[in-house]
Amino acid sequence: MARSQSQTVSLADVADAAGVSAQTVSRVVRGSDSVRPETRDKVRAAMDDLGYRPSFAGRSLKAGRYSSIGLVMLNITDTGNMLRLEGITSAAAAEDHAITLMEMAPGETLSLTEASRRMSALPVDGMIFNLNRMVPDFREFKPLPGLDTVIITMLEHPTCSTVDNDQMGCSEMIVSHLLEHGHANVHFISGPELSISGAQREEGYYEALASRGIPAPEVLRGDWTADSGYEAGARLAADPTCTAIYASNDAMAYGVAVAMHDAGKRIPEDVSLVGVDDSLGLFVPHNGLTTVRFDNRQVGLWAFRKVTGTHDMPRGRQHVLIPGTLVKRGTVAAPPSR
Amino acid sequence: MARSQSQTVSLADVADAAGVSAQTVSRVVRGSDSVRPETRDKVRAAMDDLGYRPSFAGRSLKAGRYSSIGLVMLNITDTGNMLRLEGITSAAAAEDHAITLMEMAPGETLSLTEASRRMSALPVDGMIFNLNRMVPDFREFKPLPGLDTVIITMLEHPTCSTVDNDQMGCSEMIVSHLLEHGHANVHFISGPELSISGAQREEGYYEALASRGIPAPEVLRGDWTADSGYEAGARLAADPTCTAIYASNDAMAYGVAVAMHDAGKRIPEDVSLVGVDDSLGLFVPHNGLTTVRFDNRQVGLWAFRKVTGTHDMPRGRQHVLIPGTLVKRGTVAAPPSR
DNA sequence: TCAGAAAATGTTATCGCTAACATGAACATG
DNA sequence: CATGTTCATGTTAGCGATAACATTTTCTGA
Repeated sequence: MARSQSQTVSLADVADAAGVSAQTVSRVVRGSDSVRPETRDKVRAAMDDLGYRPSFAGRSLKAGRYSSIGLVMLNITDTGNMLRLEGITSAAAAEDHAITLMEMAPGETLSLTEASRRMSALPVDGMIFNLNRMVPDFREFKPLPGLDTVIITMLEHPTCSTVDNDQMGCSEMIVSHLLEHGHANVHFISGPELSISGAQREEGYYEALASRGIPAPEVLRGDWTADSGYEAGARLAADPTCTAIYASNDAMAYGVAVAMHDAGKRIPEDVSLVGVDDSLGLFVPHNGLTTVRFDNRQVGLWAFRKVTGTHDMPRGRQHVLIPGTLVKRGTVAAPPSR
Repeated sequence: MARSQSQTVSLADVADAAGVSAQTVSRVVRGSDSVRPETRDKVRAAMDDLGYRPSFAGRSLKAGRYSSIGLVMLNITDTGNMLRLEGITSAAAAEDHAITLMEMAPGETLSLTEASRRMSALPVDGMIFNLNRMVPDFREFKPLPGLDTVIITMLEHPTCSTVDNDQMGCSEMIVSHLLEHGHANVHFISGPELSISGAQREEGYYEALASRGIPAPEVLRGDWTADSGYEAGARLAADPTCTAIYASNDAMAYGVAVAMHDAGKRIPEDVSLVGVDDSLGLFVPHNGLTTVRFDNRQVGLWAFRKVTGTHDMPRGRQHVLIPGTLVKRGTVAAPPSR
């Protein structure tokens, strides 16, 4: 006999229907043990009958908390972002928190200050910024008081905790892996200039070579696409000194592989190749692409735990880099003997 | 001289500081024009000084709305889901709405009723379910009164509006395209059995052939992965009657292409191949894979507009299928002449 | 200059919920 | 049977913002 009720039903309505006070209904809703079972059943019946649902606004106005974390993303369409998002949402689900998502439209001027101001008008106890592009006010940005803020970025921030994949370490792993196989040098294909992660991979690459006293060959600029990798690969195929290639993502590595194939060069017999992301299912030469896999889920998880202070997270500001894993497959071998 | 203020600052605090009433502050916040400029400036100064931020709870308690839509996803890690998510968030940003995201953990029993109950305790005016798996209570599910609900799914629902990609139409396009090139028949590689979209593509495939009186050859069962595509491709390469293959996603089509290459068959000279998703950047034979691209952003956009009733959406329940686009590239040609 | 209109600002009540306290009922103890 | 103790339930107030109404101030025009 549930009445169809278009208006919202409040605690008071249920209280009236059940012949008790609103407070008692509230106790039933929250599962307090100091309610007589028969009263509880009566109240429950009234709730079902009226279709009562607790009001988020009323509850959180009283509580002063929202149990929700705001997430600002610059753009979503990217595997890494997606995994971070999943890390955050699953951590949130585990802690009984909701996620309020806001996208900074690509057209807008990207500003942390502005994003933070807008997010602060939403029901959030803290916020996470997922930055994958440079924003002009990164260093100047000050988090709003009372709203803990974690930024997912490789760069350290003066006041906010930060977390991201360890891009420098990734380059070190790759360069080291290739050199250990006997290559004299490693050629690098970069990402687009504005990408922070690309810039860090590049910096790590230079540093890895420099720390070993190896002069870095000219870097080829790509834009993450397989096409740009193909182009770079075609140029490297013509360079007889090039025996090892570090493409800064898998899509470009794929392009390199196709270019090498077209140029009649074999992988890994003639050229060793490493990518980054572990985003390719099947790879042209069957043995699969050697690559670095990042734990983006872990990045999201860490950001969530830090911003909520769960899991005994240390209090103060932290800068954490989550290391990736070198996945050794079939595209790295010793250089051809001259 | 901004004071560092750890407590939250309310309208009343600002009112005290500015020497006006709370109502006047409220008017300034909402940009009412009936405030004298000098009063407005005084209030603004006090707001800045105290670091005032409007309370979402207070505002929405009074307003009775949240200007936020709940989104339930079963899993996020999938390109299509991601694009739908982006469609939803960008539509939401345009309408000044927030998105409250909830993930149904994979381990849980998936139930629309349960998800809807949990979501209803969050600050949402309506909700969107993004279903990409079967849920047990799909037909029985009744949306909560007052909370408009849209389900992203191919299946029609008795009470909720639904929207998704037109999978049947996709199969019709592909089969028709292949037959027009003179192929006598089309072989199909399916997705995993539990996938709704896979089932619909398969049904559309059968229907497209049946409507033309062509008997369908045995269907090969895949699981979306390139590896399963490779396996199916290897079997089809051994079948001399097979000249046209419809792989129900691009990854499997990729696997087919590699298998064909390994078996010494050329694409499209010996075998024509079509995939679905347009998810591959570069394709082995340079000319690129002919495929169908779905407009998942549009699906998300529609769901949002429908649930909020913006953009003159018709009132009642609707079931909308957004058509995909056949992207003609280089993997379809006439069958080899015997 | 002053009534009357218009503009600016203040007061009250309320949205739904719950902490803190108050009350009343049932029960135990001497 | 009086008294204290526990348990169940009710009452009050207030979280922050704002619509509706009330009041004060300012402006207009004869």
